Amino acid sequence: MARPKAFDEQKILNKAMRLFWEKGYQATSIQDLEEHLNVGRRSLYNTFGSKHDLFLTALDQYTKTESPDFDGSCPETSSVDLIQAIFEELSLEALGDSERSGCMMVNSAMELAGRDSDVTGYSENAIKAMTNGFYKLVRDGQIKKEIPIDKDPMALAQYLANTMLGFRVMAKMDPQKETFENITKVVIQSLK
Amino acid sequence: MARPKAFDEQKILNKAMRLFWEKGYQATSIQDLEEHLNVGRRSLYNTFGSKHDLFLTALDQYTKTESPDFDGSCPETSSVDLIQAIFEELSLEALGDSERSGCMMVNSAMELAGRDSDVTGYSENAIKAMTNGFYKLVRDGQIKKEIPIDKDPMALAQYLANTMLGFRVMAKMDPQKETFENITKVVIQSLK
DNA sequence: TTCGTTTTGCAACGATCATTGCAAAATATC
DNA sequence: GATATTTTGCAATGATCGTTGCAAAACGAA
Repeated sequence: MARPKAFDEQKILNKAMRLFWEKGYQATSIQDLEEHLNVGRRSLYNTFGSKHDLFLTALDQYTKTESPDFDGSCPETSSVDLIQAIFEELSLEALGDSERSGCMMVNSAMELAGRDSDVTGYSENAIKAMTNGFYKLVRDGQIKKEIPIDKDPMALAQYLANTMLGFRVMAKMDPQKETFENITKVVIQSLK
Repeated sequence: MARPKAFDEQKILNKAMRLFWEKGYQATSIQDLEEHLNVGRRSLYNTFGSKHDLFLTALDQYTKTESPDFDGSCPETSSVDLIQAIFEELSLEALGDSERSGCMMVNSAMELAGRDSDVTGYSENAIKAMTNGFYKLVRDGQIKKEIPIDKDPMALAQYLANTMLGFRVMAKMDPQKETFENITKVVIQSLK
């Protein structure tokens, strides 16, 4: 019916996500996007609306594709080992992240939560999802008798979520292998 | 010898600190500063140099005046109680912070660490200072036999610092009294 | 090929950014 | 009161911000 787009919308969205992830919302200009995505600004506006819209779409894409998954829970695997694997994965991410990009959701929350209602909403949902993921793992661990049944699973879930957020800050402030390992050891020990 | 300044330099610096603290570096414009500090921009530049200089001076001021103190360690007080008091204080700060300002050092690190070498340096120092503060408390707790002597005090210190960073993110993302209380309970329990 | 529709490139928009030149105002010292 | 020195207010700088109007280009459908 008409002239087709000269770019892959999904690919461009992913590249935009990467850029916002690395630099943050305010520090990423339309010109930055134009250059790194190889797409004219007019096409960006045509396709994604405003800069703010594009950012929210990118943040949405992030939560859908880049959030750590809490799945993998099956009858024969240890839940505590799974939790430990999550923190080890976080550590590896942080150490391999030469740009210190960290976590886009936490970055966005730190930059905009409280002043941008959309981002504030996303943040609260992210906390809920994260806590919920840990909750399931903790409950699973209690059922498997790896984690004492008398401990409050919701408290433990919030505690683990908080630890994860700490990791995300450490990734920005001073990412050190030994630090991550030490913390992980203490946290895992505290579950037993 | 000459015309005196019409403002109190320290007071103005404090006000600038508050503004950067609330809004972040990039989101705070010279015009914002002019208006909130009631000082002409020309005087700001005369006194503090550039915006970036002013920000660094403000950040320095923050670490000197607003950093949580780890003192208070005396022979008859419990170290673990002191640690618990620190987290309870953090919780109170977060809950009473209607603007969700959080911690200026963590905010600055999240916004600029990795791209601003000055801020990167400040961040690493802050982590060191924080960890060192907790380390002393932990060692003290071990001497007083409140904390098992076989635990690695540096690991515990890093673990507590990480928890503190998590609190700072929670303060932005979803500050809830119950959450802070639950986490504190688990953390304190894990020391014993 | 022609028509209808959408995308694209170009150039500009007004707004705001951090920074500064300059001259008038203000004060301490003489 | 005169002079030297600093601060202040004003206005402007060039740069960059996000956004958009417009016409040409590109394609599917007829």
